[in-house]
Amino acid sequence: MPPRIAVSTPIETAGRPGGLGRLDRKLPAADQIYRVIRDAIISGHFRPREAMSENRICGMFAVSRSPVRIALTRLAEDGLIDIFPQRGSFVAPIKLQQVREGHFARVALELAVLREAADHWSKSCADVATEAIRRQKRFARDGDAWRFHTADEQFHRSFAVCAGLEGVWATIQGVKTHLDRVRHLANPVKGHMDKVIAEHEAIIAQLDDGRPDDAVATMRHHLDSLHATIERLRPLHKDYFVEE
Amino acid sequence: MPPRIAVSTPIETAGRPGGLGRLDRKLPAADQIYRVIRDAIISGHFRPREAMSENRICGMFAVSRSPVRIALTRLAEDGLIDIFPQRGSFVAPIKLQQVREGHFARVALELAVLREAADHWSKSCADVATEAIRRQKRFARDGDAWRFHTADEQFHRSFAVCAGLEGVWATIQGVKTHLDRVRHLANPVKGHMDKVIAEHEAIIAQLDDGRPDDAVATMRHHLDSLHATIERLRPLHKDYFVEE
DNA sequence: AGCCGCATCCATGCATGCTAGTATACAAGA
DNA sequence: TCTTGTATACTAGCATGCATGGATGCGGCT
Repeated sequence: MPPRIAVSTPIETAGRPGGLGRLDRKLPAADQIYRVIRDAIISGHFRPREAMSENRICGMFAVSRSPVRIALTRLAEDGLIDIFPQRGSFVAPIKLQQVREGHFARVALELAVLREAADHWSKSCADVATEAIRRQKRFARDGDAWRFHTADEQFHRSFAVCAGLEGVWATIQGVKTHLDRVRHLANPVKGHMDKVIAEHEAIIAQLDDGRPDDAVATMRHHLDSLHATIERLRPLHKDYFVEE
Repeated sequence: MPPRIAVSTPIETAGRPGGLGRLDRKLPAADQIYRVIRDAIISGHFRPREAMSENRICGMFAVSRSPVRIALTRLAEDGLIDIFPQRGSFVAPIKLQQVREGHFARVALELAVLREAADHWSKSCADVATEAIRRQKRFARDGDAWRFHTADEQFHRSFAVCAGLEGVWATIQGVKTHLDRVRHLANPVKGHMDKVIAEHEAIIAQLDDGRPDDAVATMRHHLDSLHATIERLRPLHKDYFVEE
């Protein structure tokens, strides 16, 4: 019997938040609350500086404050919630310094992982990544930004899995949290989605061709261009950001 | 007034655990408990598979279960505690896969940070790092392995600070947690400490000389040799490890 | 009008009681 | 002897009550 594991990993559940849904009373409530709120903040359903008092969340899920406190503490650790003792808890504004550092760490980790994956590249690796791209195409057609995002994560994650470094993916997901928050401020722009898909396909093609250095270069460009998109977006939502 | 921040960062408090000490009742108990137990597990004061039930910890600190639960949940997220619902919580065995992946991520991040630090290198950066080395020499003389470890962290952290990427240091510290656990299984070997110090000094000298590529190469060697030490240690404590 | 003090509300932090599920020891029966 | 049923002790998860302290609004005072 494995220990109960406190995942911060996948999503896909709850689709677009809005239900914030009932909980599965067979599973620990704290974990479920943590993931649902995390997704809701990243996706923009809860906006920066919005009050997230314990009692409010209790009402959302019809539970007591105990599991809510656990979830809030973890969210504070992730930098998604600011807890002011005796005053309240609020969705954290997006800290530009965290975005910058998250981008830095993400690039360092993803490029290293990709290099490693290239050494283990195989058809099954390619299949997993290609399937993710297929899903991205579908969700891009549907204009479903959230599912597009989950498929994007599946694509990037596939390299870690291929390299036998799935745990590193959890780290990557942690550091890119704040990037994702900014990204979701953008309305789904179909052209942007298509560009992402094209770059993904290029990376796979280069790996299939046995040109790992090219794949790494493309990936670097891919990640940097996302960051550029972010910088372009920022002035449109000034009140959501703080310098540090 | 800043939000209460859930640090997992520095240590230095509590010296070698043993006191597990009184808590500062002015600060949140959960954070203090988290840090003390975290250090105690990493330093080997609590051994793998040791029972860490909530009530036991309550007794250690003379607090109720509420803050203890918060701390335990966070430790479980770090992979330091395994929680088995309705059965108990135990110090996690060292998972070799996590050690491997932690090493991988650490190297990727530290080398990237070092490259960045080299671009911002200045006398004040060198001073901070040199001061850390000075402390390492003192603690090596005293055979104080724990403080030597904290000074080691100060040294590596100084590059992140110099590069303006202090947040990345928190990530690095997170991924190297499991490496540190293994390292502390070794009895303090003076020769090993001296080797670490020599490599640290070499890195600083290479940065001072404006040879960043050499510094990065030395750092890579430095980190890899630590990992080799770990591999050598492992068979001596077989019962502390699990494959995954 | 402007300022100060107090009462009140509301927030988080902590303590505690209750529930449900697991491991274990032991006794009864085959 | 071995198996099985049961009572018990202990666990974590959850609900709830109390303590503490900041924020706010109002009334009285200057």
